[in-house]
Amino acid sequence: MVTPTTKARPENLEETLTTIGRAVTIAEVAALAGVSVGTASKALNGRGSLRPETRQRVREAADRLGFVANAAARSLHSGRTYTVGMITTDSIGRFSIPLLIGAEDALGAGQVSVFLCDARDDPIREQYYLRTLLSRNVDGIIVTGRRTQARAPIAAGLHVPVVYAFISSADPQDCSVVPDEADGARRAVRHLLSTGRRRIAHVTGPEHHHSATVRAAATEQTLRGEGLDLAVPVLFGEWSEAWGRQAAGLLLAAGADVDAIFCGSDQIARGVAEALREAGRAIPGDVALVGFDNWDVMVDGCRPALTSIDMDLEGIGRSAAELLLAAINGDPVRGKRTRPCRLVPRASTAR
Amino acid sequence: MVTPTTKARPENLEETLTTIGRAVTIAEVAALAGVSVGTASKALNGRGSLRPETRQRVREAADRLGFVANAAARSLHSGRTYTVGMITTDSIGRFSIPLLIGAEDALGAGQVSVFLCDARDDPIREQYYLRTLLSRNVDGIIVTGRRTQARAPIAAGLHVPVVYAFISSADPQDCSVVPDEADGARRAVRHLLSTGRRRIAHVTGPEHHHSATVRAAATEQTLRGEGLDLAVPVLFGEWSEAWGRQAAGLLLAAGADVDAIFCGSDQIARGVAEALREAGRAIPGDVALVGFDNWDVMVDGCRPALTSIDMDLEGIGRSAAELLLAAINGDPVRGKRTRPCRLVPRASTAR
DNA sequence: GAAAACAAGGAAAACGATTGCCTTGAAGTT
DNA sequence: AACTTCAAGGCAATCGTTTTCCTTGTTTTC
Repeated sequence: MVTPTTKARPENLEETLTTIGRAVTIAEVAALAGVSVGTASKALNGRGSLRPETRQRVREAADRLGFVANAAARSLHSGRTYTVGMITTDSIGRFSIPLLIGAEDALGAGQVSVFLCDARDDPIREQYYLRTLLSRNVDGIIVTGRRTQARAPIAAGLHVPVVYAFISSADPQDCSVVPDEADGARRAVRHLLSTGRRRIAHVTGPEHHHSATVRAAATEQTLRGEGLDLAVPVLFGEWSEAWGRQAAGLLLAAGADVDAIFCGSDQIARGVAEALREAGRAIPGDVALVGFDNWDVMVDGCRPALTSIDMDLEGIGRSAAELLLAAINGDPVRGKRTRPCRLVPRASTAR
Repeated sequence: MVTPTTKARPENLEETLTTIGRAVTIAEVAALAGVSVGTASKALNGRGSLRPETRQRVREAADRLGFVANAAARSLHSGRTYTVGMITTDSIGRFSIPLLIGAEDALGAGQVSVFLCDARDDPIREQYYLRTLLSRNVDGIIVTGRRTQARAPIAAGLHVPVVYAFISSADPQDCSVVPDEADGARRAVRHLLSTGRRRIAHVTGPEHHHSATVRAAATEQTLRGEGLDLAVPVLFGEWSEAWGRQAAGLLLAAGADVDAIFCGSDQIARGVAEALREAGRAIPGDVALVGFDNWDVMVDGCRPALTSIDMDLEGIGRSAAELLLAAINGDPVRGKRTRPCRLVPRASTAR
């Protein structure tokens, strides 16, 4: 003969104290406090007109039971989920993380959680995730990723606010937050000029990549603004160390008279640095070097430590999240916002 | 005189076709198909007994309206949210990303979405996120991050399944999935031995770091199994290129007779490679080199390309997600699981 | 030809929290 | 004493979906 088992929901409410995470409902809190469900809700949300001691009694009951309101039930009623989706179009890479951290920062403070989706550069996956996010009734969506060009809008006629971060939407009516890459290039060039360099070369990524062309154009324009020209035409290649080494080799072989090289990425710069070292050129003595991205492992691993341009990805993520929150609250902002870059001087451009 | 405005929910259901994302309810689908709400639900979920053409009619109506079931309502009823949380205890770094991708992979196929939370090594933030996840009724939680030692369990008595990935829980009853780092070290050593090396050095990270000591111990043990010993005692330092360069300098200065160096990380290996090159030592001619992590930018940037140990982080993430799904479905697995590493041979150990 | 069996689909009760409306009793007003 | 006023808190509708139990007809069976 077994003793009769108790119900799943213990009569003795104290029992729930020992089980964290078991969904405690507001009905149990109300029962413990000796009030109705509605009253308990009002007490916990500071609404309605209740006696202070009643409010307090409910609060205590909630605390003792470890009550946390069921988000699904709440959102069913309010229509809001306090949830946003973040879709990275290309794989989650080095660029997405700071963006994510920045966004999480801005959203987390407002109690909004983030669904992360990695579309891996696959339009099918992207649409799949979009539907998933919509079915979860996210309050908003942040689209990010790296591309050679502005990307097509993720969908037309969405009734959920969307903000593009780092990458921009091809539709100028969409809200995008991107780094001002021309500004970054200008800062690099001005910095080199201010340290007395005049014969500057520019080694960068592929010509079909938007970032490469924008940075190159701004570089040339800034120099022309000072009555100067690039020491040699822009060297377009890839975003790799190998290309940096190769490009440096080309410059050396051509006997180019250069006292500074501005590179389109830290990886390229690091390749250039190695090749120059091995050719016996001193950095920054003979040639000053500036990179782009301010990627810690690259700028620190480089010898000497690499001066670089920081796009403040975290700031972009934060900014995008703030704009998204504004849109959710009925204050949509349209158009592309650019954010300035920052120069981080290190030994590679010391006087 | 204005014409009377139509209601927000158009009488003419076709209108909704033009507005994606506006929450279409199953009631609207049912109305368009000319059935009751319950019937519509059964039709879409393949339950109940319905005439095939009715089922079809409902499906078409749902398609035309772009109906996607409200996840909150569904989860309210089922008690499941098809959602899991992923908490990275240290910042989202290089290690978390492949883990995340792997986990997302295993979960996404099962239609489960991931809430990503970055606790930034702050216990307060961690508990805050834990509460948030619980209030959202996640079906499970993956805890990840890098630490010098096994970490304390995130909470006791949780009724939500938890799986630790990459990092392990100090409680042996918890479910953890970690790389078999000793296996990785063994593979590295055996590979070096198989290419004829006998005088092997080991340069690695800080001695208080669990990974460093485990790898070092396995290295020595494997050598002893072959009747050999390390050419010089383990060199403990930091996980940086600078330390790699410094350690190589020490070895060279001491005139150590070494024909292979196994490094505790790719960054260390790269530093070692640079220092050896500059000292005129050929890789792999004079000294063979093996790294650890198989981090693309490091192994590719290194000259020559670096042989390395891959911990298969994506596989660990996938594995953790699968174990979590199993636990959610009532099949919990306890204890620590280790997963083998993989050697990726490249030029730095070519014969 | 009447009863039973069955297929098809409708009605309504969940799920948990919020909120507008209503009831109750006590205090204040004339 | 009878009325109004107000504080305090209960009741029930609501959100959108699923699911259980009914109610219909229709078909089979003896």
